[in-house]
Amino acid sequence: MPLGRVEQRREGVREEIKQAARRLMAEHGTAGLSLRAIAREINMQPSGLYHYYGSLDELITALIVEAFNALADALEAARETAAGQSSAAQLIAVLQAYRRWAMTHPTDFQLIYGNPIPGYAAPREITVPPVIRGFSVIVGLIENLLQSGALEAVPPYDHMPPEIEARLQELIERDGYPVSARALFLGAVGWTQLHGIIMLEMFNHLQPVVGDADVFYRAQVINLLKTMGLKTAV
Amino acid sequence: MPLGRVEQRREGVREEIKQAARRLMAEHGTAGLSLRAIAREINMQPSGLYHYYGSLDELITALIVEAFNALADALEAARETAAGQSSAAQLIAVLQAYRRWAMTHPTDFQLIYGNPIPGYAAPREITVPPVIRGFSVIVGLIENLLQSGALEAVPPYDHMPPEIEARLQELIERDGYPVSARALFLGAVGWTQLHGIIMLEMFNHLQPVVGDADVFYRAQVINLLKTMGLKTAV
DNA sequence: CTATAATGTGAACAGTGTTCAAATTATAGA
DNA sequence: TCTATAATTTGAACACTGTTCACATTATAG
Repeated sequence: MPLGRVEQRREGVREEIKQAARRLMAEHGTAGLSLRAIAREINMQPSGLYHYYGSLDELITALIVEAFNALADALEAARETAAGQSSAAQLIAVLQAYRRWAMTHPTDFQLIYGNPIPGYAAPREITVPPVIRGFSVIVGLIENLLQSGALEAVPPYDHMPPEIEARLQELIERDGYPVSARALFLGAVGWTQLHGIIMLEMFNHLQPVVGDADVFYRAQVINLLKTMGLKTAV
Repeated sequence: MPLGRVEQRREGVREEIKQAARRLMAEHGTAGLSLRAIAREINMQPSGLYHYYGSLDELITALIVEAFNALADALEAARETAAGQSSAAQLIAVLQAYRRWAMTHPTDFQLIYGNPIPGYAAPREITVPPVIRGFSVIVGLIENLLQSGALEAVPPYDHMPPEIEARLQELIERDGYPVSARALFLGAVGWTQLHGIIMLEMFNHLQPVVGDADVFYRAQVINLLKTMGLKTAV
């Protein structure tokens, strides 16, 4: 059903608020996210915002959901751009896009994966679905590689802990993911490995050690696929 | 040179302030770190604290340095406890201790590796040394494994990017680390991999996927060592 | 044209970090 | 022990923060 005039206008103001919030964050970091600053930005009294968001936390949650989806969009776009190439090349492109998005949208990434706002904890039931969406892009490509035989079972990733496998099977059945437990497992392994690099790079802990974080990341993406059993030279 | 009475007393108050800060953080998270709350806790006017720390940021920096050293202590303690066992067993114990410390000291860990305080960015020249200290424990054990031949060169970790190797060599010569570039590289690889798991677990992003994060972490520690070329069954 | 709902205002409250002059306390020297 | 000096502590003030509330304004629908 289409939105009426009032809902449309309301949605427009909500959008204006979010855009002002993103502008402030981009300029002053996640610290710049202040309800009063947003109100100033759009020439409104702070109290007026409460007609659109019940609290600052609610606004932050909205920003987080949008950021998650933007990240998922970036991953999907990377896959599409490399659509003509092999699944392995697509996966590499997607994993590169993951880091690239994080580095070009540091405040959004911190909003998502850090705990940048004091006293705020994102509600899981809201954040988990968009997490899964981005994760699915990676897992889907891994599933392709498994089915095409490009990714063969080699130690140590030819096995996974029984508890984890049971859990993943449960997840697949409950939410109807069109992938195998093995693909999910390898996805989780890759996701956590690369996430660590990005997190450490973002807060400047990695550079003092390895110097060029970009080179390190690229190398680890390749090493990751090799250890998982990717045969074709990349 | 021993501290005079006045310096001793001064240091005592500084310690009292830090302890109050830690107490508040443990109770209310990193958000609870408020200068005024600390002042209330120790029955002092907020302005009085400025005689001991130039600002809240300075206090936070002191807490971060202590946390880094506490983490390094925990890693060293884990190595000592496993001193009788093989270097591989010691390394596993240390890597387990890394996660254990993070989970038992979540606020300290977030203080270190997150960006939990709005507008605050830890000065690198102060934070890097204690980072290196903890890192050295891991790298030292890897060096032992390399020298004893327990860790043999297998693909893909028998090579590292030339840029990274050059940088690590430079680091070794400048700071006089008694380890090889290869040990440093493998250390960085392991560190980033496991750090990602811990970060995602800490903010509850991993559990919805793999369920039991403890089992996942243990498995990944083993897989890490295996992919790096550890021969002995663990 | 009017009743009603939505929207925006402005003041207030309790909290935050920080600065500053003044008052207090403790130390060191004669 | 008394005093001059330094260290410490106080309390008020300033500019912020999120949030609530009664009130005024505006727009919508009947």
